[in-house]
Order: sequence, then C-alpha cells, then structure tokens
Amino acid sequence: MAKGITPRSEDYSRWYLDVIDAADLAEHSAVRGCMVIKPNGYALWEQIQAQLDRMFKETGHQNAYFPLFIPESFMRKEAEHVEGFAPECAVVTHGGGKELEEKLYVRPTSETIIWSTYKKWIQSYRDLPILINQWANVVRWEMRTRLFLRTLEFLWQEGHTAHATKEEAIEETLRMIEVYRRFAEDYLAAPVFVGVKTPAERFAGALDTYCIEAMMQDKKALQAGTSHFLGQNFAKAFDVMFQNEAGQLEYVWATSWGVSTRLIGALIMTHSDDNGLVIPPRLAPLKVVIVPIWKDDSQRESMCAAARRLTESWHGRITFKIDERDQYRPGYKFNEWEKRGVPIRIELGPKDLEADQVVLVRRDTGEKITVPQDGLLPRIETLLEEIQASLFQRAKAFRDANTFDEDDFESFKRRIEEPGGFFWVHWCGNPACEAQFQETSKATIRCVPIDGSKRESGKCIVCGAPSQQRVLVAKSY
RNA sequence: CGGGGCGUAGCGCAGUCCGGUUAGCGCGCUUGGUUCGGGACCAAGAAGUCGGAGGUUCAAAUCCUCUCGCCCCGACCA
Repeated sequence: MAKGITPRSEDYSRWYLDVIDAADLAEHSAVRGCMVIKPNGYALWEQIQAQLDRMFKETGHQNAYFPLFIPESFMRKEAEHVEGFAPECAVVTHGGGKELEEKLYVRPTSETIIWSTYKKWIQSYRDLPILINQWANVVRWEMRTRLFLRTLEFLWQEGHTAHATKEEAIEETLRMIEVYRRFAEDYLAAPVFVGVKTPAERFAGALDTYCIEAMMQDKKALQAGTSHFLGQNFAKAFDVMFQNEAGQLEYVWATSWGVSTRLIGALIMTHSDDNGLVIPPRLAPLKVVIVPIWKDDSQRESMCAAARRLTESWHGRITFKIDERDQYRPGYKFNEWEKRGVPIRIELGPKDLEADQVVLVRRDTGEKITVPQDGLLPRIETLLEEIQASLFQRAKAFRDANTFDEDDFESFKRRIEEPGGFFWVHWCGNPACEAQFQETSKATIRCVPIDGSKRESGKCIVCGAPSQQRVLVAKSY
C-alpha cells in the first residue's frame, strides 16, 4: 500500500495539503474533527457535485433547501430514527440570549424536517411523486473523527422522495443506488459491490438500506453511498396521507439517499500512490498542466509564448494551466503537479519546439509519450479516457485479487487479519451469527448482493444452518 | 470516558535523563548571484512568551506541583 494514504489526518494534510487541510482548525478542540476545504479541494468537490447533479436531473429530480435546525419534537416523532440519531446530535438550547422553549437539533439528516413539510404539500395522488434533492451540510457528533471519512460536520446531498405506491418507492430506491454505482465506477473509477444492509446495519427508520461498498488500498471496505426504502414510517410519523384515484386515503411511501465528502476520501484511498494524489480524469478540476522548459530569460519568453500558441484553441474545451513560474525548476514543478494528481503533464522544451512535438506524461503510470503538436487536443482527450479506464481496471483487478470465498470460520478469522480483504461467506440470516462475526473478527457484514451473484447453497459459517446466499464480509472504515 | 504518547521559529524535530555561554538543526520564507529536460547551489538575512501558572535554585526548556491543549489506540458511525 502506498505510504501516504493511511487514513490519518496528518498524512492527508501533509500529503495533500492543497486539497484539504483540517489542521488549521485543530488548534481549537471545540472544532476538532471539522474540515477546512481549501480552494483546490473544493474544486474537486464541485466536480463531484456537478456530475451527480446532472445524474439527478436526468432521473427527474430537482434541488431544494430545508432548514438547518430541527425542533426536538420533530426528531421524536419516528421512534427508531430518534433512537438512532439523538446520541450523535448537536443540540441548540439558547437563542437570542434566552433559553429556548423547545430545543433545536442541528440536522444529522433531514427526513424529519422534510416530512413535516411534505405533509403540507401532499393531498392528492396528483401531488406525487415528489422527487427532491438537497445539497447541504450535516452534523454528527462522532466520538472519533477521521478526515474525509468521518468528520463532525460534512457536506453531502440527500434525496427525499415521496410516492403513491410501495412498488414505485422501491423502484426509486434501486434507481438511485444504481446512479451511485454508475458514479462510483464511471467517474470515481472505484469498483463497488451493490447490496442491501442487514437489519443490524440499517439506517434508523428504514425498511431497507441499499449501499455501494468499495475496497480501499489497505483492503478495508468503505461504504460510499446509501439509498433507503423508508416504507410508510415517516408518512405515519408525520401523518402524511394522500387521496388515491378511488378517493381513499393512504399513507405516502418514502425513500432517501445520500453521498458525502467521504467520496473524496474514497477517491484518495483508491487511487493515490507514493507520489501523491491521482485524480480520475473525469473528475479532475485541472486536466492538463503544461510545463515549459527554458535556459535563460529570452528562451523563457519564447517557450511560454509557444505554450500559449499551442493551447490557444483549448479555452472552453478542456481545463489546463501553463506553469510559467520562474522561481522553480522543471523537476520541482513535475513533482508538485504529480502530488496534486493532475492526470496529464505536458513537457515543452526547446528540443520539442524544434521537432514540432511535445512530451505527454501520464500521472497514473508515469509513462512519457512523445507526440506531434499537430492534433494534440484530440490525442489528449483520448489519453484522458484511457487513463480513466485504466484506473478503474487497476482498482478492479486489485479488489478481485483480494476477494475470496470462505467456508470455514476458523480459517476466516485468520485470513481476515492476514492477508485481509473481502470474503464471501454463507450466513443463515440469524442476527446472533452476525454478532459473532463482529465480536470475534472485528469484521462486519457489508451487504447482501442484490444482483443475484453468490446465490448458492451452503452452510452458515458460524452455526452451520442452511444458507442460500453468500454475503460480503470485511473490515471497514 | 479508559490506556499510551507529545507540547521548543510557519512546518518537522534535537536539546530535558545528569540545571550552567547569546536555545540549536532541517525544510520553508526574504535579498543577491549562478542555475533551469525529474524535488538546484552559494552567500547574506528575518523569524522563539521553550503550552500556561506557581515553586526550588546564584542560575530552569531542563527539577517539583498544578493546569491547559493536542495526537494515537478502544467504545459510536456516511
């Protein structure tokens, strides 16, 4: 595993200082565990946002915004929900210099405030479905934080939809987990397993929680996105009913789904190497950096001019930067842009100018390719896609090489420690057996696959009872 | 909250055991020069409440007491 990608904040801030630096805030304990997202890091988040937003719009969703504060009485309406979230909530007790009559919870998630609003919006089947997404920050007072993976405050999107039928809500839940799968694989270049959580791991208040699980370079699992089928739980809690075509009153069916800044952590821990970040080209805010090389001032002028001429037609078609800084030598610049993960570097020196060529350098492999200046932009666009595909293939090969079937519990306990990885094991469905995994191995059931894979007969690895389905087990973040 | 560790320049650290010149090193920063196809070099320079308070002493970064803060491991989790 690459040294710099251990999930420790000081490693991140040291290695990827320009992406995100939480240390700036850590001097005060009250804000420990929060993030400072510097411009380069925020640019990456904006790329993630933009792509997800496109995918949400394509599936018929609209953006909206709801309050940060949730009255305590709202939180209390859904029993499982409040039980799950109350212990990790920040609560406001004072406002305007006075003690509040009712406490306000800083949202850990917005189901309750949104469903209290949906009640006023929904009367008829004609008002359905409601397909809304919110980009927001939420607060969860975790005891232990890890930069990107588990911060006290994080940025995310949360979709909240309301439907007339159970079937439609389930369809929506599955549609959105599929959107997340596509985003993870096609944009983050991170292969994922799609599955459903066991009851023990379900979202508080959900009937089913679907998830995508990715493998990091240390072979631990990271839950990268979730989509919940909420049934009628929130509709009942907030008394949200509609009149169907036959004129009868029914409770509304609900879903919610979300991904967070944790995706940046997933990106780093999937692709980065000892030279720093590797950003998949489709998400890279800066796709190409050009480093002109010169020996003296007059040559500097001519090389930079040549770089500008070469890229004249690129504006608006690709994001690029010409590194004209005089205080650093080329080697320093090469290293710096590698650390920042820019997918392609172009070296342009006097020799290249003479030969009408440039040198392209791939961030993922370090390979240097000399190409003619003619037709450069299409060549780069092709190479970006090649890098994107190759990052995915590399990550997938790594995951597959570290994913095993396992049928013996003793052997499982050994192998989960060394060499580690993902294990497909038979499980009878009994929560007691699930608890055994956790206690004896510190591994958890990540999910039960929903695509029909690993559906085979066997015996529960813990108790030996018959099982028709293998489940994914791994240590996780 | 339990168990470890650490606070000395912007960052990373040495010095503390065994008190004693003007508190040091690397990186970074400033200025000048030479360099420039893989993290340049030389010279000069700026930058410190040694986490804080109290105590012991002729003398404290160093010893004692108290205190504040941070990091790591565990219980919680997107």
